Amino acid sequence: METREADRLLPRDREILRDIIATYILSAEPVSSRSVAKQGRLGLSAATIRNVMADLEEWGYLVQPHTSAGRVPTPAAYHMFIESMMQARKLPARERRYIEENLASTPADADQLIGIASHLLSELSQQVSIVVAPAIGDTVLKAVDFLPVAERKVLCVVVSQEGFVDNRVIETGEEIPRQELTRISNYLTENFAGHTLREIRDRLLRQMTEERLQVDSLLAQTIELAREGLALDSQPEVLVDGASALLARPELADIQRVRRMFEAFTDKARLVRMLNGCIQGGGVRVLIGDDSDLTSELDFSLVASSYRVGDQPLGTLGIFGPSRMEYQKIIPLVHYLGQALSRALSEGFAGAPAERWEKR
Amino acid sequence: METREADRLLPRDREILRDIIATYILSAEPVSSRSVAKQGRLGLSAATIRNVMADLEEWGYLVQPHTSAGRVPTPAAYHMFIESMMQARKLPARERRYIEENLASTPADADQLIGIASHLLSELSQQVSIVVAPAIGDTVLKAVDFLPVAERKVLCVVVSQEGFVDNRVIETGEEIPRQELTRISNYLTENFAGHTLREIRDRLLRQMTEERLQVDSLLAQTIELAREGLALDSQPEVLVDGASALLARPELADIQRVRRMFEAFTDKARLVRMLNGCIQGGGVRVLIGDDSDLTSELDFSLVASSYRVGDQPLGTLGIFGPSRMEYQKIIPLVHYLGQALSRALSEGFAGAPAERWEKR
DNA sequence: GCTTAGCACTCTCGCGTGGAGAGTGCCAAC
DNA sequence: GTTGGCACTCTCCACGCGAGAGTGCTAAGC
Repeated sequence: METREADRLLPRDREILRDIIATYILSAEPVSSRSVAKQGRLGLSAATIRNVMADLEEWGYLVQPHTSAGRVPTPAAYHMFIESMMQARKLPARERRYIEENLASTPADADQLIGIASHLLSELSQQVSIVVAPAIGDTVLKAVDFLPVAERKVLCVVVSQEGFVDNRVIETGEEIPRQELTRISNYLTENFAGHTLREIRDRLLRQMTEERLQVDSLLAQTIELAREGLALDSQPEVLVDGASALLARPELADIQRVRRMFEAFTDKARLVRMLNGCIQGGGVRVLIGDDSDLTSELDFSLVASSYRVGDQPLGTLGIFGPSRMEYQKIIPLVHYLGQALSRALSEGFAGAPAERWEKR
Repeated sequence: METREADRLLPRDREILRDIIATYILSAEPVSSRSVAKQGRLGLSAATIRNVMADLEEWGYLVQPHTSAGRVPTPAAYHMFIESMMQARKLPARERRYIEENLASTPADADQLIGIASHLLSELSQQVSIVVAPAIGDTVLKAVDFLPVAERKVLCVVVSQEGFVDNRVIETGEEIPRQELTRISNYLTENFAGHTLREIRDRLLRQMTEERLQVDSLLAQTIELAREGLALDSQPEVLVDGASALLARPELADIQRVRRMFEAFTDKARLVRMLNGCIQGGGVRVLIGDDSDLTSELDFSLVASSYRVGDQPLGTLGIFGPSRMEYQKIIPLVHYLGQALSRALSEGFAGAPAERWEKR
């Protein structure tokens, strides 16, 4: 079974393959030569189509579940379909408007925004949506605040340029009076706003070693609080939405599969790995079948894109569903929502973004 | 079919019913007279047991899926089992320790604590856990802080006595300088800490109308910010965990049921209604079968308890699963976790709780 | 009078069978 | 190169049958 390149296929073969895939996507059932012929788009008889289908099977684009069943597209067929056989429809104006309206229902913080995006994605696609929130280290600091909540416990609130808010409670060695906390908050905000938390942490570490000997107590406290308060969480948050809609699909008639799917969703780390592995460049990426362990295991596909503020990619968002999904709709949807979310985050708390350090 | 009161049953009948329920809980299969006889606990023959079983069926404690199948307990039987036939085992020391260790891994904020509790519940029970977070109006204010994040946008951070942290971005009519925000934060914290947000809101509303005419601009701003920042969200948050473990159970071999279950989980409002309806008194409550639409629809049960700080109930937590669950284990688990969570929240940010207003 | 052994009866479940239907592959004719 | 025809294959479903499980009833025993 050697797969032929797309340009090796005759135009007629391509047309037939296209029809088969389109039909299968809608019906979820093996496509017969007769049903393709009956569509009448090509004016060919079932017998001719059968011949072509036999070729397409030999070349690796179709498989038969069993002799005397129709044929089903392989991942290779889907790939070709997406690359060169389908014209991506523009997202209908109604859906765009719906998305814009929902994302614009600010003033919300960015976490809410991400939740809304996730929900929109699953609602409009009727599939499972997955959204990975930004790793906190990649966000750009807007403001820090420390707030005493109990004896020797301080709540640290970090607000990012993009609108993410992160709270954490830290324990301090000694009681720090409220006034001093305010001074520290101001100092950090003034000196570090406009930089990513990762940069800030690196810079603080450097300062600490350089100035180890001549630090006064206030600066020491500042560094200590900042180090704990701005610590980078390892695990980014992952939102999964719309799983129940998926249960209606015929490919999930088998409980065992449903179960594996849910177990996969529980393993957030794996999801993150899969999505991040998928996204490097700018556009929408599609993973089908054996491209990844998770999709091949379930015969599922992943359509994913990143969202970003400026040139900084923050996180990824995508749709996970049976391989036979309506790529013509899903791809534009993911694309549009990626851009819309990027835009919403850029506008979010914006004001002009503070200029950044010169690179060194 | 008139149900007999528990005390109308002969001791022997009760023993047999008890055995049947216990067996069914473990096996998930209709229990035959023979299998009860074979346990030999009562020294009776299968025929005798059969006679008793026929009576128990007549009284509404058992049903047959079909003639010539064994018998299955009804909700009435479970109720009786729980009330007077089962001795609730004390939760094993290992599990207690496990719970304590996990809840003690502070300093975390209370939201994290609730998440941990939810996870513990599902992990230890291998069932679905449901935890309803406190309605924000019921929490007691510890501190408020306002923090400018963009032009005319202010982040309001509310910290409750129990350790819940709530952020929301509010839009202000005019730009408010940072210094003034700090003054307002301090004023509100000093004057209102120790009261529930609901009380505070009511008091502010009263003040607003009383003093409408003589407010200076700072006070007006304060009231405005507080009103928005301390607004009571209508929908409390609901955490659902452990659904995938449930998929392994034989009662969910049918996809349609799984689907209905997941749809039920998505309808948070309904869950909240069910749980809150269930909890008024202090202890653990059990809902079986037709006690509620949701449990009867799926033939499921709910074991729930409330958690509280002092005398104030904050939220509920519970386990949702097939009616044939191991109540001997589940009930002590829910009970213990309710208390443990209450304790953890009380200790959380504590310090001595501020004394409260005299009631009026 | 309660208990029990025995037995007939009922219902499910698993299995094999067989026919209908769908779809293919191939061949011969156009 | 295309097409109609036909034999062949495979699934699916309905049916029937026998095995097994469990009951209800009856008659005998303690």
